Amino acid sequence: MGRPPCCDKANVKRGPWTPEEDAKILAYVSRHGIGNWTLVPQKAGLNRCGKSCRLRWTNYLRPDLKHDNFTPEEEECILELHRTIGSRWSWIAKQLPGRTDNDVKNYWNTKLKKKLFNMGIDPVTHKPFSQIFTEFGKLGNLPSTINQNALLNTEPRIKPEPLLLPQKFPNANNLQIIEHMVGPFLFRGIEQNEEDYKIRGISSPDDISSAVVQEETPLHAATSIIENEVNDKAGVSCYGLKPEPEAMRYMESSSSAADSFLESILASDRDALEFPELLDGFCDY
DNA sequence: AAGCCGTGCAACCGCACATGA
DNA sequence: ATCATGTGCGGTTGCACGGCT
Repeated sequence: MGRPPCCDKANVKRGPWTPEEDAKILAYVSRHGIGNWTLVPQKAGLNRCGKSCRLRWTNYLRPDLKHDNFTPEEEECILELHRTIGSRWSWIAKQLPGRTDNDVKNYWNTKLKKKLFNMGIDPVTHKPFSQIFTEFGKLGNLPSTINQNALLNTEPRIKPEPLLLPQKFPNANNLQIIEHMVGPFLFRGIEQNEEDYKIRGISSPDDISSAVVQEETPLHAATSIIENEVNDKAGVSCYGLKPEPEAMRYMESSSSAADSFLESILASDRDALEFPELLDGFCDY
C-alpha cells in the first residue's frame, strides 16, 4: 500500500501558471508568509496542488530570484562544484545567490553538459574521454596499440579550455557546506609554489578552492579530489584545480597552449599507466 | 506558409528524509 | 518505535518558441 496522494490530482489544475494564479500566491505569501503549503491552495483560493504552489514560489515567484542569464563566474562555480560533489543541485544552487536548484539543473543539462562534451570531457566524471578509454582498455586487458588508437580517435572537436577555478565563491559559508558534504575536520589546504607543494591550513572560511579530503569521504567526492592531487603531484595539469597562475597563462595564451594542454592530459594518461605507483601512494589513508 | 527539429525551461513525478504526534 | 504528513530533492517530461528547409 503506497502513500496517499497529497491532493486530489483529478480535480486540481495542472500545467502552466496564469498571471492571476501568480498574483494569488504572491498576495497570500505577502500577507501570511510561508507556512504549510498544503493549506495554501485552499486559503489562497487556488485550484492547485500545494506542492505545485511551493514549486511555483521557490522556482519562479520568490522576490530574491535572478531571472537573467548565468554569468561566466557562476558557470565556473557550477562546473567546479559539480566536479567535486556531483549533481547535488540544491547545494550548488546555495552557492549562487538568486539561483534555484532547478535553474542550475536546467543550465547544466542544456548548456554545460554539451559544452564539456564538445571539449572532450565526460560530464559525469569530468575526465577526458581519452583517459576513460585508456582506463577501460586497461581493465579489459586490451593491447596497448588499441589504447593508442582509442586516444587518437577521441580527440575533442574543440580544443579543451582549462577551467579557472573561482578563488572565492559568492557565499561566505562554503567551508561549512563542504564540511557537511564530506564530514567536518577532514580538510587541509594545499598550495603550490614553484618548487613543491606546501600543506597548510585553510586560512579563511571562503577559501575552499584548494581543499582536499583526507579520509572518510563519500567515494565520489574523495576520489575526484584525490585524483586531482595525484595529477598535480605528478606535475601534470588537471581540470578545475589548476593552480591559478598556470591557469592564467593558459587563459591568456594562444591555441598552441591549448594544444599543449591537451597533450599534457594525454601525457598524464600515459604516466598513470606506466607509473601506477604514482597513484598507489595516495590511497593509503 | 507549413512542417520539422532542436533548444530552453517550467512543471511534474516519485522517492527520501524530517518532524511531530 | 511507529505512523502520518510535510518538505526537499534529483530526474524527467512536455510545451512554447525560434530557426531552418
